[in-house]
Amino acid sequence: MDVDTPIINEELVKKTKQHMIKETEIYALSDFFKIFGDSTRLQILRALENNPLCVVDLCNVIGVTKSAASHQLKILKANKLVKYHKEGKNVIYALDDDHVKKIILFAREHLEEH
Amino acid sequence: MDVDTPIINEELVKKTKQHMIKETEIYALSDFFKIFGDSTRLQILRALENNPLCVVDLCNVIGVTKSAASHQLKILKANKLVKYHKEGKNVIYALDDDHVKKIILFAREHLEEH
DNA sequence: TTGACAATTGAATAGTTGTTCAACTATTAT
DNA sequence: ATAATAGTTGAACAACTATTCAATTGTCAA
Repeated sequence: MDVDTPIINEELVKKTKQHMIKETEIYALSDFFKIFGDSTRLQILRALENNPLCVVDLCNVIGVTKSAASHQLKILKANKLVKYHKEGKNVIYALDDDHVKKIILFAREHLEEH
Repeated sequence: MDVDTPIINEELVKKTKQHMIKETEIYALSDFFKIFGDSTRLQILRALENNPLCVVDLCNVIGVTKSAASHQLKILKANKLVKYHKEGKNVIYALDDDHVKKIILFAREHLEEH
């Protein structure tokens, strides 16, 4: 990461730097987007937009193995995007946050606009 | 991708499947989010929120080499998130779309709400 | 036209990540 | 207790991706 670049517009660089956000927040933000950057996770979230579902039903809806789903659910859980509760043998997953719906909708609208 | 799972709630699975979006759109969506899922690209976009910048100044603002920046700018360009024009030796990059600002703001707000 | 600087590019490398596989835990019903 | 089913987990593997490095292109000034 050696910055091999002399500055061209000194003042503009200085001014822009002041508007930048902290590195830690940038990493938090990119980690957040990474979660949505996987089609399996996205499908899980989309499926749960309608109803809570147990793992096997979720697998049938989106067409992946239990193991694959479980691994991704763990990530979604860790990032507080889904919550869950047990019902006998089943674990029922649901969206943890309505914000998620909005984010996906927002991105879809952007893509529609070409 | 063998789905090793008998269905538990037949009707719920059926109903949920009807609400799912096409696979092609899911891939387009996850690809879109992937772009934001990298801290370098995110910093580039953040920097350009304020002013258009040439590559070397951009590098100084975010602290990366010209080569690294150029590679990522290519991706942002290909996805129509930045536009550019030449000024002599310099190439000036700018945001292509105000939507981008909103998406980042949206995610930041979500993260703030922890 | 030569030298200096801005920017891009392709190949190589290192790191990350998602799926698969097999083994394991937990719960229910017999 | 045992069998069957739901779900989780860790290791291994393959695929992907971001940065680095070196070489190259393009533009301007001397």
